[in-house]
Amino acid sequence: MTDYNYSEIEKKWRKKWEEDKVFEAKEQQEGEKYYCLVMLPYPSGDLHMGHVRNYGIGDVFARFHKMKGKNVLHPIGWDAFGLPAENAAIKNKIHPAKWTKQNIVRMREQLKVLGISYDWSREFATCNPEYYRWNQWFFIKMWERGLVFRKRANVNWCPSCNTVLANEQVSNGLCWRCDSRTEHRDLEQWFIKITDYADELLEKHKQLSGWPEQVLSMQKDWIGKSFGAEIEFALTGTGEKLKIFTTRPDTLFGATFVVVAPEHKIIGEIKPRIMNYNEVAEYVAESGRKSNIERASCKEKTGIRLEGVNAINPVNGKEIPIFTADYVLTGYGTGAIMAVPAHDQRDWEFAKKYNIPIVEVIRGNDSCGITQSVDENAYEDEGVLVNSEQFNGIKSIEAFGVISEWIEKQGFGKKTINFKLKDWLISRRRYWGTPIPMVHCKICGTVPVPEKDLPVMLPEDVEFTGEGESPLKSSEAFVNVKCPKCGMDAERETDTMDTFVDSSWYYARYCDARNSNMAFDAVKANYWMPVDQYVGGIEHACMHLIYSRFWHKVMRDLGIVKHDEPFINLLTQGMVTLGGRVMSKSKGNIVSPDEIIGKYGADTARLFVLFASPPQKQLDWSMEGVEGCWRFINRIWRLFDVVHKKSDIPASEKNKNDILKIMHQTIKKVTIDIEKEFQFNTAISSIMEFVNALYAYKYHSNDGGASVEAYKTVVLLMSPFTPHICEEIWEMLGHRGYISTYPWPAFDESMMKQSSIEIPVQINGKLRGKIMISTGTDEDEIKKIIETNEKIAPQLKDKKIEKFIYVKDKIITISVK
RNA sequence: GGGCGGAUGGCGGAACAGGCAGACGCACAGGACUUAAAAUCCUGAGACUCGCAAGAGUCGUGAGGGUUCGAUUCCCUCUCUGCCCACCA
Repeated sequence: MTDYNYSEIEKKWRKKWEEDKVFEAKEQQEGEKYYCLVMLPYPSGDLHMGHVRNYGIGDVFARFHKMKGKNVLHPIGWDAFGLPAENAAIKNKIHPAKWTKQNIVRMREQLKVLGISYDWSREFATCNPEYYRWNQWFFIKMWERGLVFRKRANVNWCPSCNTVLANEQVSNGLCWRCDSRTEHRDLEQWFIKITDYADELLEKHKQLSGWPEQVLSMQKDWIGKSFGAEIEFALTGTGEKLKIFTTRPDTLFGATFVVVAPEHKIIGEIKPRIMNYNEVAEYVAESGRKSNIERASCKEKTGIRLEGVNAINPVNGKEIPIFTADYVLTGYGTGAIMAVPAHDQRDWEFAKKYNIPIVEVIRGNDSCGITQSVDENAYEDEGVLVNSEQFNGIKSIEAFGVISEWIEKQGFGKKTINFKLKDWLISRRRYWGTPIPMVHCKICGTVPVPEKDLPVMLPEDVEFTGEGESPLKSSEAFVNVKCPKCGMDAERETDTMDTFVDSSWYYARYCDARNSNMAFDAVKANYWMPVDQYVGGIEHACMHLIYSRFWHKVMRDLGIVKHDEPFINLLTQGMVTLGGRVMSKSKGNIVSPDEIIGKYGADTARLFVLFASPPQKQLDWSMEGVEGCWRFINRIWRLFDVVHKKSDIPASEKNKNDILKIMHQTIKKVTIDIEKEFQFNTAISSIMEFVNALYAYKYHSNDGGASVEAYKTVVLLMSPFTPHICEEIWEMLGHRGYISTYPWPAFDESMMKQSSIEIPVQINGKLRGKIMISTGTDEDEIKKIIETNEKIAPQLKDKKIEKFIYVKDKIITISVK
């Protein structure tokens, strides 16, 4: 037999798969549909190990289900818009389109070398007008439905990327991409009203039982639904109303001051009556200069009283001071709170600092039954109302409802629900994105581009300086248009869309990727959708995975998809690290897939990333581990000779049956591990055990083909992991068709039954011996065996047996005295 | 501060509706093959103690308690650690 020439074998089978269109998906095919989706890559330039892992995992699902007889859709494409292309343009004077295209060409080659079972006929890049025109179309549809709006807003601005960032793109006050400190700016921005779907996004978590708990909980946090009340406090003097939001209406009688965010408009409105306005204005300006991170990281809360104006607590008519402080956020609730220092730690600290009275209104006990005082700290738990007039004695948990309703009846407030989720800021002052299809007309206002004029093409004649205004402003031909409504001179919108728009519906486009008349055909989309298995990184838990769930619901409401949720099952794979640290260019610890594939072949590279760690966990790269996988693949290769070698020693019935038994056990284990457990590492180790058993089984001259049958099974079981070599061996075994389309082996429980087994015997909890028994032996029989067992019996001599526990075919436990 | 995970040999990791801890792989050691090495095939191995040896015993899943005939698995307390969210009223 020849040596294992991975390079030739892999090339050969990739070519054949492509020529015979083995993985092209068709709607009319038989079998239940199975849509396997991997998060589409950003064409950054090079494939990295994270990609190999992500796509290797996806390929196991796709190939396994194909062999299981499902009609599989396994597409790939490119998330091709984005900042790096534009940064490259600025830095290297290369057009973003060209840079992106080059990268796609290179990465496509790298990806193809991995032999993933993609349907390449559906490939697309989101930067092509054939794709992004539908972004524009969706945008207009949302505009028509009132889901798109424009407002002046205080936005996150990254001075380094020179662009606006969504809230989700700022982490700890730093830009998600370049880690620069972000600032605040007031700009006219486009938003999508994702908040209209906040409730449903939370509610429909119920349908996502196939998602990791962790992701659901992160999303729940992100959406941040909380119940409370809005209450109006009148101001002294003119009696204006200040609306506050609280989640603790039960503590209303304990409100001893009111705090408004520094950005709150009331400050401007009552300016003439604020006696210390200059100082207040200074505080407001100072807060504005601070980033969110600085505000949040302040150990001690700061604020300033608005002298000369007080608020009136509507329940008791008491006048209480008004402060502005930057621990109150302008973007949440109403941007104003009633402060209850006795029962909120932040308010408590603030009250102590500024010498404001602390009034206890909830009295509760701790776990030891000791009544909690509010002298040392705020008491934030449940209790019974005190100092609350007619509500005294009511449990705080009930008072929430009682007081809310009373407030409503009295007409100075109402129950409300608040979300942390904010509307999605989608405009970017950048070039390399989808142009927002809007025209600003002096007469007609903001007018959408008519559908027939889509796509609004990105202009070519744009300079990339990386500074100042939106790059699209520099193209006169782009900017100057006629108003679609009145025909007069007008200006085009020059902002482009956030690239998360692109990835919010790409999965639906794959269902009908070449359609030039619509985003996709609803019938085709409804055939393939929803995605049966989605695979990607956990870092997308809150951004991409919320946006696309939202987008899908909008598409449903537009009547073009029928399901509520786009992704039924989600697998979030762990990171690939080296020495425990994330592989990155800046740290210089990259292991290139090219290098590994060149040295060992794609099958080895794939096997390693699947074997070294369970898919969800972090995977630490190890060259030695790769060697081990390489050895195992070679071992499978050589097994061909081993099982075909003639031997003079006849196979015994027992040996033969043992091999068949292990074979069926292995099929079962691998099937369950892939299908239900997502544990590819243990699936592979059980195949290794099977292979080891076959090596140990040397008597096969007359075993009726059992060893060859077993070998065939090894290859079938390995084929989702290492498809190239398996196709080659499959051919060597005399098969004509592809192993990739051959039915997955079935297992037979009756073949696994063992006639006799060895079970442990414990005495007083310690292992004292083992006995061979026939399966299904009953307890009386077992006792007899124990009594005569030369090893166990002496240990029981002269002892009183207190308990005799026999778990059938598992264990014997005896407790003695 | 809040939420969710995790902690098992020299290493990656198995085993949990409570039932032989350490599967499989790596690294390591020994043997076979070879002039030799590599490769390959086979064998061994948690730690400690006793024994020339076959073997015997004790301890062992982050720490300490508990439930149980029996706990890596369940409960309580604690330590460390990862990720996510973080002044959300």
